[in-house]
Amino acid sequence: MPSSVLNNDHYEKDRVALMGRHREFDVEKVLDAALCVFWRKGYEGASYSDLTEAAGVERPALYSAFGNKEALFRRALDRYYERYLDFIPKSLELPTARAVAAHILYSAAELHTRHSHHTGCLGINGVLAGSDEAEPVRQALIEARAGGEAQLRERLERAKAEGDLPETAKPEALAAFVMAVSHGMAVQAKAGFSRDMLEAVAEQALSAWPAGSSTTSG
Amino acid sequence: MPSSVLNNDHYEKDRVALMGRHREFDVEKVLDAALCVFWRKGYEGASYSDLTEAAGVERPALYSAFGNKEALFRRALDRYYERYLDFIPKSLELPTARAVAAHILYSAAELHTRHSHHTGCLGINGVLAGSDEAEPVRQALIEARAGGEAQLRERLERAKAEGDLPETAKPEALAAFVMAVSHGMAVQAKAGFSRDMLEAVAEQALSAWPAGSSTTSG
DNA sequence: CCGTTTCCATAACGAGCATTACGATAACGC
DNA sequence: GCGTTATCGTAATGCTCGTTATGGAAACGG
Repeated sequence: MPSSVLNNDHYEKDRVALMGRHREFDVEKVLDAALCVFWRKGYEGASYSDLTEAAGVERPALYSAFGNKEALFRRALDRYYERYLDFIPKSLELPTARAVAAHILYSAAELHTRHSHHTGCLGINGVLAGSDEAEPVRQALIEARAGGEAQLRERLERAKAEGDLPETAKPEALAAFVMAVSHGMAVQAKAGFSRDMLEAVAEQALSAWPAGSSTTSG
Repeated sequence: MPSSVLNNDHYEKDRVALMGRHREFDVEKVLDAALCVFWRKGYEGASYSDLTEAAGVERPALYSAFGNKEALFRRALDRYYERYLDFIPKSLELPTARAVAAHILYSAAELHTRHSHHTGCLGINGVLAGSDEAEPVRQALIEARAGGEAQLRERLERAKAEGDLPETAKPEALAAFVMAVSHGMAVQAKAGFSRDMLEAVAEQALSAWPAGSSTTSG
């Protein structure tokens, strides 16, 4: 849920200008290009030259449209959650906790290997480590990550209340576990793992899923 | 197994000089300081100023002792595997596959939260993403990571042959799963997770461990 | 005690970084 | 069509990066 931590100062510039010369490039397409560069190289690893080259737009155009590098990254991160990590909120609507976990893990396996030129997860690649100047960005990624995990935990608490998970189940630990496996797969995808291999990891992770009172096993 | 991919050009300089002025700093201590900086900031996130400040040594001294930043990082990575990731080869000597996996996961949970100022795993933090110039370092980390996983896979293949894992077990997938959970915990440690939380993740990961023919459950 | 060798510290190197003046250009309201 | 306004491309800003040239200081061999 990164939008809550975003600096919105430059969002207003997306409106169509009523006067003066019109913007000649498509902001959405530029954002997509930036997203790919950040996905591949992380926040600090992506230079403005990388970004302008990928976007096909000169440097001042990017600044006028998004503010600065950090704001551009936050826009890209928002877009990433909306357009690529949308399987998380969708999965939460599935009927059983196990189905939720399975959908998250298999979707992650697919996403992390979908594009050969930017594997893994933008949120993980972004800034696990970096210079001190990138600390605000790192915090934004941490908060976004925590938001997704919190949603999953709440869903699993509901499942426990519904008898879909046993009384002994610990929703917080289960949610952390699912996210840990997902993050681990993101790292492995960066190391070149195939989708099949990641799906085998997901399968193993699911093989221990606790059964609810009304669940039929098999 | 990073030593196989290391550039050894500067190792020889560690010998005590027989002539000329003696080195005034302790190479081991400088290496430890560099290791901590890289652990915290990653490869590209750590600047030479960071390194010299942490080591208490001037820039040319680091260059004369280690060559350049990449060589220094590789030395630090070697040291990391020797002094911090030694629980992996040690765990492989445990009697059962489950004990191996448990030891790896709980050791990882401890290591990733041991130092509050550099959490997670140096191998993961190092360079998941970064500029193109860091590609050789990224490859070195990928190879080192793969080496550890390969060792675990071989150990699990042995366990399968010994009946310690069922015939249906897939050692490659199991090894990837254990490493994925470990990597995921490293990411979560970077996000501020406590050791207790990571141990809960490890426990969940182990709850599905396949039983061998001679294993008594419970 | 001199010559050689090696290390130390200061300070500089060129390159790349994120960011921005600047003047020209284009689209609107009136 | 003229003034206003916003974007355009070019080129420069100051800063930090990794790396190294330079000269003095220290430890050895003979």
